Amino acid sequence: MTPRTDPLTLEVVELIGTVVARYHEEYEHAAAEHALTGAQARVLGLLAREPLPMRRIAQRLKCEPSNVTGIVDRLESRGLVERRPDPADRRVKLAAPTEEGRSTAEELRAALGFAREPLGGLTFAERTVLKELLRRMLGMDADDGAEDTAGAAGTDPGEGAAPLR
Amino acid sequence: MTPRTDPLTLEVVELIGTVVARYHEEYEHAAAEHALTGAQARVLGLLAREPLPMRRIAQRLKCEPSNVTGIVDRLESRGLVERRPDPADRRVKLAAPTEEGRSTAEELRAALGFAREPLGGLTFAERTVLKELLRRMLGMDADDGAEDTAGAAGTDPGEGAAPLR
DNA sequence: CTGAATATTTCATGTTGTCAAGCAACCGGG
DNA sequence: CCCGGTTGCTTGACAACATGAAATATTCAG
Repeated sequence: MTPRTDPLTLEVVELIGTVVARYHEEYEHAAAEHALTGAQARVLGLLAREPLPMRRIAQRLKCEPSNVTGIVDRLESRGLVERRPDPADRRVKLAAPTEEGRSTAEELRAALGFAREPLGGLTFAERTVLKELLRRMLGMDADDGAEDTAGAAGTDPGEGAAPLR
Repeated sequence: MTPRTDPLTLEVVELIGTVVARYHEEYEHAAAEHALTGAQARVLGLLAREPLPMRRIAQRLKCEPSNVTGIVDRLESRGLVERRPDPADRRVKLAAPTEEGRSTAEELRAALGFAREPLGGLTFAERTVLKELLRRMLGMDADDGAEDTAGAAGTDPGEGAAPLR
């Protein structure tokens, strides 16, 4: 059923591997610019959206909670994050970004040029197609609506939407 | 200039992040099945294609050579890899998979279902489109990818299939 | 109240990563 | 030939990340 040896499929798989590698590089580099490790940047990014209990962070990172303790410790010792008690459950500690942590997270997000940068080379229609293909690859079946084109790759100008680069 | 706020672009960026996360999960899981870490699996995968000097491995992994020493040490102690002298240069040690290492690498490659599995849901035409979009995203403008070994531009070939990290 | 389950931390241990220092081997002049 | 500079690999010290087991505090169900 699955075309394992299909050269086209293999090439796509290879390309995805390259995308993954590139993504990592960018991520680590952006983190390093702020003297953060990849893991620290990831946690800070999570908390910037919303404060979280330690165990939730562990779930997001897919690691043991005991690991998160250390990562948050380091962020806290730099004043980027603080632990607060959860009023609803005294066992729980909520990790939340400080003001400095929030701005660092924002700069970090902004620096994450990958995929935004090269995406500029694609037209609006192409980006739409890419979005759909990725969604299907990930098993998110196209449901959310706002569906128009799909399929029309060649028809150039997405102009109005976002020219860029 | 860059449409940072363009919702379509942001969604694609988000999707790519998800793809990266999924890829990692699959990779680590497949490695763990063989009691290997991600880094070990990556190195073994590299060597399965072709024995390499330590420094080349470091370049592919984008890390310091001293790090590679440890990783290869662990692979060697499990009998998956061996160090051989390079007849052309006695400073160099070539890391090469043993027979067992080769078969482990093969099983590992076969287990890497991600992106092949879900790609089955895409038609041939869709996969072709996806391939092209990814290539352009990566800045490989539509020439063929047949550059492989052949020490391309002197110092930093970097290209190819170096997944992760 | 008692006992099971949950949330976090601490400790021991192993892997990955960096950097600096060291050794062996190659190389290009003199 | 020898000599200094460079290259390839390893070693050592150290930090971060990751797991697992045990300890503590709190919640919750009976």
